[in-house]
Amino acid sequence: MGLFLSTIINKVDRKGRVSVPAQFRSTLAGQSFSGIVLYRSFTLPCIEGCGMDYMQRLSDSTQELAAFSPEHEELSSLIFADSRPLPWDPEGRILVPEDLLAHANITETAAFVGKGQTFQIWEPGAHTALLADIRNRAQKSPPTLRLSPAPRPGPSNGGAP
Amino acid sequence: MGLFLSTIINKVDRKGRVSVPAQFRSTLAGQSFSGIVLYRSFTLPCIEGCGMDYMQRLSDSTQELAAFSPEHEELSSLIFADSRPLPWDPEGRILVPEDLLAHANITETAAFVGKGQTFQIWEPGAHTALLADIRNRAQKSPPTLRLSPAPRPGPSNGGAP
DNA sequence: GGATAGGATGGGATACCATGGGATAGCATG
DNA sequence: CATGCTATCCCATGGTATCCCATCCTATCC
Repeated sequence: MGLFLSTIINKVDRKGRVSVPAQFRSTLAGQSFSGIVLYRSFTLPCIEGCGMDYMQRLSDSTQELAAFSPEHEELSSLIFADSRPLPWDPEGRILVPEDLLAHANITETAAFVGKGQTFQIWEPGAHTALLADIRNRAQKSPPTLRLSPAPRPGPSNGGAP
Repeated sequence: MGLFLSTIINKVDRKGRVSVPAQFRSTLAGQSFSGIVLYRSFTLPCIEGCGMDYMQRLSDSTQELAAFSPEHEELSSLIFADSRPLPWDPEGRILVPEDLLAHANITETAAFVGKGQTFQIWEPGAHTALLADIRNRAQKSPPTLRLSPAPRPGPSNGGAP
């Protein structure tokens, strides 16, 4: 499965339609549902996005964990209640619901921001500001990124040629 | 199998009929029973809903777990006793029994709330209030949603053979 | 530099969905 | 057996989302 990478800014037309970046669409190619799933971020003025398979995984893990964590249960049901499956049209566009646009203060343009397994949709200005802020703080106290070990036992063509 | 996602608010007409959201209907497409199963929530002022297949699964797991968990046994028999299968009409509407509406304080409009494998039906105001509360708490203590690892193509599943 | 393909955008036409109300069939009751 | 009530079907309507087609832009290749 591919990853959502980079930031792409597209227009919101007067009907509320937005083109999902071709790059993102190809990341989701082959999934059962031809479209994306959107829900409002809990903590940020942006829209969270993912594919249906991701939602399915969320559902599966919820089933398992419900017994151990009521909060987890609560939280995931919040997501399910708030998330909209949005199929794209033949041109690769989706119709973004009004309240989602409002939550992220999106009017003219929308920034699709890759987050790896998922992505976010921002009002471009707001996202730029956030990035600048993060970058600023990172400069003062350099962060450390820790990778989990690569699950790569031999045979795959991972060796450097 | 599809998931129940998002929240859709529909009207209850003077005959007590409500349209089951087309989205939910298509989630249930292909099941033997053309309709939904409703029962009163034990803990909340809302109606629990699911497809007939889900009831079947509930029954199956009850058979298996009965020996280990008497509570599960009791709980599911409560559900079965209270459940009503409600077929939808050619337009996709169901006739919701009076006592269910009363239990959820539903009069004019009903909110169909996706919960993944199942869904709930709420009086829209009551549900909004509950969600706001959950969202509030989620905002204060940043939620950590932990997914079970993605079904990664390769050696990952099942540990080291 | 020019041609080309894929992607993004705009707008009109159409099908689908939620809703309302009348007509009809099924059921229980007296 | 008659009567009244309820549930189901059928048709009509308004609004919206979806499709389809045309245009434009940009990155790419020759």
